[in-house]
Amino acid sequence: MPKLRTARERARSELTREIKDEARRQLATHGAEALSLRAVARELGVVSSALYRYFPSRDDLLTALIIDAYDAIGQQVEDADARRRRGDFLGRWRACCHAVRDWGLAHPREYALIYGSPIVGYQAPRDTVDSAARVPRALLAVVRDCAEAGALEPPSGLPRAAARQVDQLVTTVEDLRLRGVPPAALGAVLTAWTQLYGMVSFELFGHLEGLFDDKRALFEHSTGQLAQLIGLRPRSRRG
Amino acid sequence: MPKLRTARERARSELTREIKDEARRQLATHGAEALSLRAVARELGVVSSALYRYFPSRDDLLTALIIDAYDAIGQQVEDADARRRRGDFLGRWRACCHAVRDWGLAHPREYALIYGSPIVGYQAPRDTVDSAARVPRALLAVVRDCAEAGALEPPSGLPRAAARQVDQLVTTVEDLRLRGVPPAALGAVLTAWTQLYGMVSFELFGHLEGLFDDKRALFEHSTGQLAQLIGLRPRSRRG
DNA sequence: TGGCTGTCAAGAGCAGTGCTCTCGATTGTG
DNA sequence: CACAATCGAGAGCACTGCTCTTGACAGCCA
Repeated sequence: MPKLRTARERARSELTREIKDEARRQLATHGAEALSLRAVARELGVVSSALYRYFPSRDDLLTALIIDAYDAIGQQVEDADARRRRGDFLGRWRACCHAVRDWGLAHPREYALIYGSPIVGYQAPRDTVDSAARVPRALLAVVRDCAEAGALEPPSGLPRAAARQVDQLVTTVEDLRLRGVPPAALGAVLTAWTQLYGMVSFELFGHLEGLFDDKRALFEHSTGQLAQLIGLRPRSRRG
Repeated sequence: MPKLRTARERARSELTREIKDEARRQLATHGAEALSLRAVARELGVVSSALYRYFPSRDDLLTALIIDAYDAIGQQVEDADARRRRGDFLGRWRACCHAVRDWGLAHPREYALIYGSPIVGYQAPRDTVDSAARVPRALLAVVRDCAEAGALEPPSGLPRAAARQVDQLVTTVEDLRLRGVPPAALGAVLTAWTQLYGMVSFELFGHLEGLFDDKRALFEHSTGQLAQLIGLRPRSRRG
């Protein structure tokens, strides 16, 4: 990756970043569907057609924001994981779960952009999948480390039809360079990730409105149950 | 509810329905954000400003579609439930879960409208909550019937902080005229409903793309696990 | 240094949008 | 019958994404 050389290249990458920053600001305040290229250009003191030099269409700008959002939440989860002692599997698991929720609460529009209704004419480019996989990969890494330390007590086996589907997952996970997770635990992690997504989305999308006042306490309880489901035991070794 | 009397009232309610039908058609094919009042009017052979006699704004039309969607999926779940023998609690539970998924697969855009990203400037009117509650209420009814038949083996107690939140739920559920569900089971139903939502949304929103080929088998397995979590036992009595 | 080429922002313009307002025509009611 | 309410049509406003052309500038080769 060469340094930025010419003044042109430098200006280009800088303006690209500024466009994304302003777009992200508008996304955060007005929502994705209200994101207007003209408004972004106006705010940047530039004419709207100029933006098309940097992003071929509004969808491409949104795609860039989507990738950034996936990377942001992925980074937050990875950081929360890394702050824990490597052998504290239960603590790492809880930290990852809370990182997902906390990021969602802090960036609800961006969360909705990546985990809410898919955009209609929009087919996720290959670029997004790597970034999108960071959160589930972080969750899997905790379980793999736990399994490698011999502290995992995976749930009992699956019925045949479900087991075949999980087997299919195994090959994908191996692509993620995350061998070492027992297949039975893999199914449990899938359940847990689904549950985690469901809880945060329910809360952020307003489906729990007026039902609870301390949603964090409920979330905290659920993360513990999920750890139990997967078979993460609080026992820890030196990391 | 008086019969439609004058020709004007009759024409009004008919055109209102036609507008919603055409809007729903466009919603299904082009998605919510592409729903255009002008396009609806064009298709109905009427000028766009005429629609404002029936719906004050685009958001109001969308609200009507949201309520209809909540009622449609609620009705589908209630019907699936009613087709089972009253004492077949496990069968009723599975039927309800599959009804949610099947309706979502058949109406992905409408599903996204009610369960996906919330619309930005949009505050759900009170009218929607009754319709939105039909699905969870149907799930709860199965559990209540099971409990009343003495066939429920609810999970063990919750930690204090979580229990207090579930207690808060109890009053809401009593408003739904669904007394008789043990609080511990209530928490489990909340978890199950969240998980159900997470699974269907993951699938419909494309987050499982390329990971499984038989998503139904996995779903089937999960619904059984959820029934187990709640404490629904296959034992049945005459209904 | 001179000139060519590719890149840039600006501006006009097109087709579309939600929404408002006015204006006749039609309908229901006192 | 006459008045009032309601209706659809149409023009118009401000906005959108996007395209095309134009003229200015920077980078590169001779």
